[in-house]
Amino acid sequence: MKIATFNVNSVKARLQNVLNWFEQANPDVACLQEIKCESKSFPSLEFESLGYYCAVSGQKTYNGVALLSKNKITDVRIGLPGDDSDDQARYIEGVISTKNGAVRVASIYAPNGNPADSQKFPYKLKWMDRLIAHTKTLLTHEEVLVLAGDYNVIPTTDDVWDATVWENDALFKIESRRKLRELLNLGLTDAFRACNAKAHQYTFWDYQAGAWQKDYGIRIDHLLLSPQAADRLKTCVIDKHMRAQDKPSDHVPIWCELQV
DNA sequence: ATGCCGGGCGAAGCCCGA
Repeated sequence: MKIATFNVNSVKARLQNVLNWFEQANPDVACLQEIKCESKSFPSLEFESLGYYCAVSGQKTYNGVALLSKNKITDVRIGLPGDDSDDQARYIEGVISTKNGAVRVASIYAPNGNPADSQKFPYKLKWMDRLIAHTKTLLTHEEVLVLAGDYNVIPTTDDVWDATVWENDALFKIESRRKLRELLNLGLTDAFRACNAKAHQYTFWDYQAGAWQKDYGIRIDHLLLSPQAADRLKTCVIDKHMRAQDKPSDHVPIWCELQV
């Protein structure tokens, strides 16, 4: 089973690009982030015509996540528990049933947190705390679980083109990295790092200042696996070529293959 | 350079992202 995550930076502005990628990559499950539209205006018909069921948590203008699957999606959860006042569409989770068993998959768009001296940074850290708490609950089920998405956290100095440039950025500040470590330390496996030791492999390149041309990237899109999922991990690949296309997202897809 | 690019909104220029 091929499970992918892709921050599309507007599903409407990116529709043809994203549909082309679906046809080429042919994922069984895809997690989308930053769809930037309300659920009712998500282009479900276009994805359904490619053979996908859609579960969507959208909102106007910002954020928005979706879960697409060739198999039916059940037990859909929208939003993380722990703060009823949080109205940002950043989390959707569902169960995909196959002939060989069920997989629980979450599509995650963690807060950016910049500027780091604003209220956005504590919101980011608290949101990560809620993700950690919810993950603890999910792990008690001992399922094949994949938490996929844009975490907006650079794990280590190996995952950024120049750590000194990013040291005070919310994506790399030690508080943010500690939250990601705390999540991983629950027993999750970073699928990409389990398959690839090579440093400086990125999933995001800024639109500005020729970042793509200079390979000034960061690795912030991650597939985190429960032990039951990690045992089935075959490979994990970044679809870097997508960044070189016309009208690209600033993120590229990353996917893993599980023996399911 | 607290910018540079690009999307949403809405019809100019600001907000936001990373």
